[in-house]
Amino acid sequence: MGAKRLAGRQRGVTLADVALLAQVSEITVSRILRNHGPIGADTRERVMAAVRQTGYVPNRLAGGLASSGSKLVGVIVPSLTNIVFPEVLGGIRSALEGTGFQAVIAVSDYDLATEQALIASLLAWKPEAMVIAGLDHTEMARAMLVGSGVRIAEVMEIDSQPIDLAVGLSHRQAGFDTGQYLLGRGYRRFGYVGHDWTSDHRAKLRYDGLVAALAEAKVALVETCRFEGPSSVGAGRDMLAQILARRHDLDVVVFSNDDMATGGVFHCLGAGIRPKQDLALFGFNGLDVGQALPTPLSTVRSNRFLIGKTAIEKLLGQRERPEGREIIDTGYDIITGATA
Amino acid sequence: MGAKRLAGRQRGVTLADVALLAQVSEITVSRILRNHGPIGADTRERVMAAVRQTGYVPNRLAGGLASSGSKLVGVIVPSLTNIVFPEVLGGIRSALEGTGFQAVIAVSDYDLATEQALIASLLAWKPEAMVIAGLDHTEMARAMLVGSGVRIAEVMEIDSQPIDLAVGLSHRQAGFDTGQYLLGRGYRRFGYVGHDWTSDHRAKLRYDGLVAALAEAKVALVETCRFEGPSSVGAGRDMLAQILARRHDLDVVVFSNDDMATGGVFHCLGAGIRPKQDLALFGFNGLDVGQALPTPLSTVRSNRFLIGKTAIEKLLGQRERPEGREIIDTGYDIITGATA
DNA sequence: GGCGCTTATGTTAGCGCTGTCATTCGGTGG
DNA sequence: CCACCGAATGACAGCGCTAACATAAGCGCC
Repeated sequence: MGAKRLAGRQRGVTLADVALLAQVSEITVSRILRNHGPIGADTRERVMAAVRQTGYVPNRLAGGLASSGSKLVGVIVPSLTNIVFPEVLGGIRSALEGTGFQAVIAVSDYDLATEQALIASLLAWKPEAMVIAGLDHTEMARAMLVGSGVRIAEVMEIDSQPIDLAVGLSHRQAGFDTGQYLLGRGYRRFGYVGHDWTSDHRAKLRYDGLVAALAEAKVALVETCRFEGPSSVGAGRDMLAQILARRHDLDVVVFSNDDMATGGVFHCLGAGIRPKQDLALFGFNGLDVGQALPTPLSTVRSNRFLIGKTAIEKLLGQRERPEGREIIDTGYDIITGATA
Repeated sequence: MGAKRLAGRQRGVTLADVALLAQVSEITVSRILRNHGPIGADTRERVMAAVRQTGYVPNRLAGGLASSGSKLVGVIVPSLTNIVFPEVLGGIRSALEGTGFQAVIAVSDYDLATEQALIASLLAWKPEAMVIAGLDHTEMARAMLVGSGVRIAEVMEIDSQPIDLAVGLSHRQAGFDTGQYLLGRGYRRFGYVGHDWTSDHRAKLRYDGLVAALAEAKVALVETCRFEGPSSVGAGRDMLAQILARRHDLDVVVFSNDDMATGGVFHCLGAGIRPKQDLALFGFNGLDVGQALPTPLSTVRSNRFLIGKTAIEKLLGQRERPEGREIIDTGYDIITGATA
């Protein structure tokens, strides 16, 4: 009949309340809620009714403590406003779907000290695995990760040795291939427009690879321009204007990523410079914006979704940390586009 | 001297281990780690040394259970790839900084059933507050939220009644003001390009407001075109092409948001249509991309960061759920731009 | 010199679950 | 007819921590 309104005041419904109402023991309720062990059909019915009636919500803190397993996966990314990381998270979510695991996302703001603090904070929740963007950590952070014993995937790059598992692509190689591609297309007077790489050191790796490719062909980078801040469309636009003011003879400009390159295209459109014909532009990432441009961006597609998905699949596939390290190359493709 | 390597094998270091090593009771260690209560300087020293030596990481599951307070704030957003939500999260993180609270982010994919499941899942972690995008939930979801007793902020929109606290802007009003603004500029032949609003019903509210403003001036929406899917730059570009193929006499097109509108600008640039002179374009959100365009987008700036920040500040300002509901309008500004 | 007060530390009981090891009960086969 | 089995359920201890209430010691003060 009428639900009792005053019941369950303040301190919530517990397993004991449900058990009492359903006339079974707590453990039976617990088993039913977790589909664990054999349960009589009528008992299950009765218990589920009691759960519904009381509006019982399990307490995962208690559950996790009792079973020493939280069903949590810690994830640390440097940013969420750089769209590549939400895309990695998309892959993670997709792989986590239906496993009963839940991701806990933390953002380090491209700061290793913050990252270290977040690692400590996340480990305190006893996650069953961790996914971290990048291979670069403080010594303390690395020690905590190693000491935790949980499986660790370091994602996005594979240019140095991971703690346990690395999933991503070689940014140095991508930069190198960019150089070779552009050289192959006949470009010789290279400019580079980048952003702050003390924080985004993968951008630096790509730059290094690019320079190495050019060096092999005895071609020098004519001019370089870096924005002291995070990458953005606006910064790319301004920096291209700046580099072009300094040098009029460039035939190609390589950008640190697609955001910057999109800004570059905007500058060209505003200044009456025809992409490719007058000046070639090249990005990195293969973002949707760049491909929707009137002149689709020539760029390198990194497989962000796949990176996240693969990392989780591998991690959950083997729960014990293995002896050796593993490195998975998710590769990349050069997109020819219309700007180079 | 040498640290014992074999110690602490498998099941981690606990408070008891640290206490033993530091020759104090567990509670003393606990107090020191939480800066709680008076502690002698030498004791603190000794304990901290023991913590360092053992590499102790507190178990928050146990801590939370014992103190029935997790220091967690649950956050549910429909998407992370739509940049506005990461921006809200930025505000949330900023307000959470230094409070000891941590946000747990979950993504509903614009699906109310998923949202309901996430609410159940997050409540199981006994968060001390919840932030949810939107006012629209399943009945069950609403019941769980109400029943939980925790403070709830529903963010982004304030067009209907919240459970506890709403922080955002009136999308209907924003749409209305958009209409009035454009009418004031002399536009009379309106087109609308949108995306799937069964999922994004705030876009629908803005549309309704727009239509209402036009109706007041006895102006009709000449043509409408909606993409059956999430908003994106590419979709905006294609849809504008499509609507222009159907009608050649439009003098302004209103887009469901800046992503779509940016795509619209791209189409214009590719098709030789001069924004504003030949066709006015109007967006919503005030994203950076739109403002970096050769012709900065005319749009409405919603204050996403402020929304997140304000929600958390209010929530943590008063931990008990108050009697009445509160609605905070973070407002918006019309950005004149160069496209309308 | 005993009262109250502050500072520093300890003891005791759980928080709400789940792992482990019973226990009960109706078949089953030798 | 009884040892034996599997299916269904329960009793109990304890996960690792912290709130709440002691306890102990030092200090000023009338």
